[in-house]
Formats: sequence, structure tokens, C-alpha cells
Amino acid sequence: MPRPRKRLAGTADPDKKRLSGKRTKTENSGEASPQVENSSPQNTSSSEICVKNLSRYWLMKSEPESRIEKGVDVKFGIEDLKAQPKHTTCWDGIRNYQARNFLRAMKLEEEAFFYHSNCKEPGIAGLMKVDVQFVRMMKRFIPLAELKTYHQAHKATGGPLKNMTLFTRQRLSVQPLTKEEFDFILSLEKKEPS
DNA sequence: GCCAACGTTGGC
DNA sequence: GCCAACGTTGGC
Repeated sequence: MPRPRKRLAGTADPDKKRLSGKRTKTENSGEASPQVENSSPQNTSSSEICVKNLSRYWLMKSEPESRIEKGVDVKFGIEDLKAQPKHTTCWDGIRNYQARNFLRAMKLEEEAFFYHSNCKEPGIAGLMKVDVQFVRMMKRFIPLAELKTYHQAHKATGGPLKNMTLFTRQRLSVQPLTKEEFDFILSLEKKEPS
């Protein structure tokens, strides 16, 4: 069943459902499993993503445009994050196992890109730190199309975005980035839009 | 709004 | 455990 991406919750709200909110029976393993940070480096999935998991940089998707789902507007763009008390929100509403495991693997203060999805212009809008708090806008919006162009080129040249999860794992709403990917994307801010 | 990709469900 | 049907994600 639905209940996709982010649904906001101010700092002040204790009630709301947390990201671990139990739903149907199918939750199995995911729920019971404890912190990922504990000694056991249990494998989440593909080894490749596991490795990235150690990189401690993230990309999190959210929809900046209004869309009603089950009577609730799922809109939550970077401006909405900024508008939260303390610029902070709690990232709930994630059901996909893999995405949830990544949420659990995050540590405070790690950096994450805020990605706008399912909208007119998809792409990376800003920076957050895990907490989840707004840090700053990108100096310029980095469109998906531009990232895709680099991804394609890097597949041939072995550049930093050659394995970017955004393109290799479609539909994953919380994903890890390598330091190389993260730094390269930050470097794009200073470049002219391609 | 369309639809490809892909995750989930459930019958067998 | 297989796999068809179904539901969701998200670009275009």
C-alpha cells in the first residue's frame, strides 16, 4: 500500500508516526533489525551499495509539488523544510526496506542532498544534515538532466558519477553517495549549467 | 496524463 | 519458490 515519500512532522510533534511505523505484516525482518551501526555489518543488499553505505553521504527525495494521496498533500519541497521550526523535520513515511535501512544507517550530522522528485524540474535543490535539518540551497539548482549527462559520460570515461545510485537504482528514495560523487556534485555548483 | 521500471502480493 | 497480477515511483 501507499504512503510513499516524506511526510513532514515538526520538531514539536511527538505523536505522528515515526519512520519505523509498523504497517502490515509484510514488514518482517526490516522492523526487528536493530541499528546498522552495530558491529555486525550485515549486508543490506548489493555489495556495491553496501560499500557506498560507508561513505556517509546521502541523497533524499521529496516532492516539491502538491499531490494528493489518500486525502493528504504529500508536497514537501526544500522551501517547506526551511519553513519548519529550527529548519528541521523528521523524515518519515518511508516504507521501502532498502530506503529504510539507509535511514537507520545514517548518523547525526552527515550530509545529504535534498532532491526534488516527481515535479516539473527534478534535481538537487539543496543540502541538509541528518537530523534532518536544512543547511543551505545549492548555489544553483542541479537538474537531473545534467546529472544524467555526466552519468552517461562517466560510464565511458570512468568518472565519478559512473555508478550513481540515482540512475542504477531507480525509485530508491533514500540513497547513499560516495564521497567522490558528493564532491563532484558540489563542484558542479560553480560551473555554468551545461 | 502516460507509461516504463520495478517492488510487492498472493495463488499455485 | 515461481511468476502473473497489481501497485508505486517518478521521468517525460
